[in-house]
Amino acid sequence: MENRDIARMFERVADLLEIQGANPFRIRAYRTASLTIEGIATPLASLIGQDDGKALQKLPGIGKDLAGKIVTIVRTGSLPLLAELSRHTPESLVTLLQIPGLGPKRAKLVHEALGVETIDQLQAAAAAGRLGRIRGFGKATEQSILRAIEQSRLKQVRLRLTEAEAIVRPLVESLRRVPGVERLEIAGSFRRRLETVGDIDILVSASDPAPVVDTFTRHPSVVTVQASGDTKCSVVLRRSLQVDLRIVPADSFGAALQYFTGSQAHGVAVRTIAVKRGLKLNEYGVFRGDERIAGREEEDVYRAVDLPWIPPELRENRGEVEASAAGRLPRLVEVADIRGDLQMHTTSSDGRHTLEQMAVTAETRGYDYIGITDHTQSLRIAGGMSADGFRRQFHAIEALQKRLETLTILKSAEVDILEDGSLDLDEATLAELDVVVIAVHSRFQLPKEAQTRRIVRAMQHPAANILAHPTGRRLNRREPYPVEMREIIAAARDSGVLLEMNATPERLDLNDAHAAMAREAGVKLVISTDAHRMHELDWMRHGVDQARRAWCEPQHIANTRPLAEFRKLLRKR
DNA sequence: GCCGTTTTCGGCCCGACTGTTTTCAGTCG
Repeated sequence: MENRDIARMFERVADLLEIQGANPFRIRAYRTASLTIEGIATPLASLIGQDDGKALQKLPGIGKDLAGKIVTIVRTGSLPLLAELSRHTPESLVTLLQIPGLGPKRAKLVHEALGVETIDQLQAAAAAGRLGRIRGFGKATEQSILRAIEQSRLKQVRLRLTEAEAIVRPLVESLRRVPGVERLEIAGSFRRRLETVGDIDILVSASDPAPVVDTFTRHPSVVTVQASGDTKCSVVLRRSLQVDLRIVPADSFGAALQYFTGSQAHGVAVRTIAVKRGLKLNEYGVFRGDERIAGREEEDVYRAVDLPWIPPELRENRGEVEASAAGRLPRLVEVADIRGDLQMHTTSSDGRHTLEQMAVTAETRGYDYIGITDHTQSLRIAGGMSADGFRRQFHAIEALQKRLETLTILKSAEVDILEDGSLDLDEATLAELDVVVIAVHSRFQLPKEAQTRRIVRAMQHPAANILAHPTGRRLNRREPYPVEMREIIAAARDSGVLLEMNATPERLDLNDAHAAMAREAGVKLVISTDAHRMHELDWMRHGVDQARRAWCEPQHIANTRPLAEFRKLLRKR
């Protein structure tokens, strides 16, 4: 039973309670607890000792009752309350809540009035005109629910950050050019640099809102307009990406930015502090009575509640508010701290650009060192090289090195981890490499124990230096292979192998939670782009984003070190 | 259901838009 499973059960309880019209604060308690649990890297099961979950009560939003329920879930795998609730409300009703515009009250209403339990039944009822006859519903509501159902059937999963960025860019550029637009920021999970985003929140301050709304709702990239008011509009772009626009006065821009950047849990935590200080915090500012005491800049808003400004990447209510209050926020790693890139490919295997092209691009970026990590022979589909191929590459590197001014090229390879955990390169060639990167590229479906054993064994090879993309996931394409991350991290700590944070936008592997676990265990991380083209060296910032979400400082990231120090972080062999 | 340098009871973050209604409930973020 993983934390995510427990969090989902609480979320389900909250949904069912909401449909049943329970006390809203009780519902919120379950939702808050669910968010808390989701954000904790340590498995809750490991926090339960002999004390029946007393340790759990130290977590924010977890009291005696919920601690007890967590213990029950961990011990039995189920929650009696859930079964009890679903006796009164079919669990399938919860799926209706996924339809935008249909909340718990209406879900309950359509169930009671028409016996509707599923989205299919809801669609049929709406199409037949039965929905509009329910008291409180009307033709317009019926039509909008019908549209929402059709939309939701098209809707994919959350888009990767870079996909959403590309889709929304033309719209954002048009908005910036509207006369009277003073400031514009994308807030929400985009600003917090989550790996995927559900929608985009654009915040604008403008002397005259009307032309901003006009440009927004009439932009050629807009597929449908969902809502359009004086200060708030909502549209849908391709791939069902919803974009919300808020227009606020310049005096409120900072407060609005704080408000709409979220996360919700972070916002609640900060507003609760404001309330305790006798202040009110909303998207228009910080107020003492009717007097606005802050609002123009985000820094002012935090200062008004006695907190140093908190970087957006930390705003998940995972302890950042407490850290800020105590003056102990981390100095997060930045792209400018990165001195080298330890994974990239060339035309020698599956890269699209030559060794020289990659090296020159890296030198232009100001890096001190790079590792060239072409694939080894078992990865035929990626043009993996034999030992002879690597020898030829070594000569090419030595020749090129003489012509470079500041960049050092490290001889490296992305050595395939074979099914039994051995490495796909002979010992002599391994010994000639400056850095040995190891990675799994096959047999993803091995059982968790076998997969973990395989990787740990490879890490124990004395030549291994860096474990690349440790879970093998590709966002929205391939689930991570089953692997016990705690054992991988323990093996890294024991062996001195560095763990990679792969910065490829569809990988981001390790993710933020795993990276935080590694950091807490004292394991050093490496952020690498895994570039296959020159411009993909720019992906470094996506890896840095995730490292920042994991509270990483430069000291936690090995490739922030100058080359000599970086070499010292590599294990002796 | 959680929480506590005003409290172990009585609070709990806040506002915009839509549709249906006639003063507001529902939903969303």
